[in-house]
Amino acid sequence: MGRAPCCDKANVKRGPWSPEEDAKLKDYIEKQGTGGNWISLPHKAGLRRCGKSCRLRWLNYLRPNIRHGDFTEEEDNIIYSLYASIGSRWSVIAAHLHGRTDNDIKNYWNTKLKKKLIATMAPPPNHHLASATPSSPSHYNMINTLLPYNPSISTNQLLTPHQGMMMTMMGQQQQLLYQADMGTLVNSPNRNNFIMSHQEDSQEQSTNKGIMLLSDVRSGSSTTSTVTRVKMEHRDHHHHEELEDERSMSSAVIEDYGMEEIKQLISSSCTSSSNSLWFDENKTEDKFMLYY
DNA sequence: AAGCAGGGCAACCGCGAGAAT
DNA sequence: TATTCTCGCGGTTGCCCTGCT
Repeated sequence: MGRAPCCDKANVKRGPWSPEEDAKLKDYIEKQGTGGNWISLPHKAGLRRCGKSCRLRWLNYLRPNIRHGDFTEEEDNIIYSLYASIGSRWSVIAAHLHGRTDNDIKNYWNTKLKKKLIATMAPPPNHHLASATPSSPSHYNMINTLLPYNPSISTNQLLTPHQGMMMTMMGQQQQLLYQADMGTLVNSPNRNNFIMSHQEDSQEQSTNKGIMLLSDVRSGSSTTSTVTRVKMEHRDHHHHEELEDERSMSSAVIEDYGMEEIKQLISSSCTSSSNSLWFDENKTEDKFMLYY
């Protein structure tokens, strides 16, 4: 048998709140408080509403010092940064933004910020499949704001999928090794590259490796991103290329990963649960590394 | 002017965690 | 210790508004 419902759904009102209901709830809570029991509150307050509905209405709209709309750029950056580090934990993010509710931030992210982020990564109209220039000069400024180089990041530091996502978008001169399955990050400040790896399980690391190159070339105010698959070893071992020196990857042959695919990966990451990895954990095809 | 599509957002749903019994 | 109850959260739904055809 399932859990008993928190209220009699047949006898509670649903849908938008009327000004009268708002006034009743606000008045009751300001005078009596919640009493630590939302379930019984609507009855005491004379409302035909579910306790959960009352709680939501109070927390999101009626409690004092709530702010709606007009997110500032600073708030945007905070959201980006926190999302990159902790994922879709909206209540935690809301705690960092005075007067904002988790619901507001969630809606803002889903309807605007996510699109804005994707847009900043959009290639120019004439972009080549495997070579692109960021469409906005602010692209790297924004990303750099999110995750500035941190020399304290050291070998084996855990990295969330979202951090992996953000790191991938960074155009900074640094090297990071991210093993998606192990959550391991290796950061070598004396190198100029960024390596991102994904292996389904550590036992097969030695036989199932693929490497994808993602390199940036800065020239004056512009930056060119290049995505290159430099090494791919299929499960059936039909392909096998050895890589003698990581540095040689920069001259590898450009293959078939374009910015569109990268964007799709990021996009799917944004819509998946916070616990899922940036790359499909269950996929059975190629495994790869990103080299930045 | 009417119909349609898409976006924005308020509200609901269902689950997990922790407290209470 | 097991069961029940409540809270809080993230994901999803559905309504309303606006702009386009």
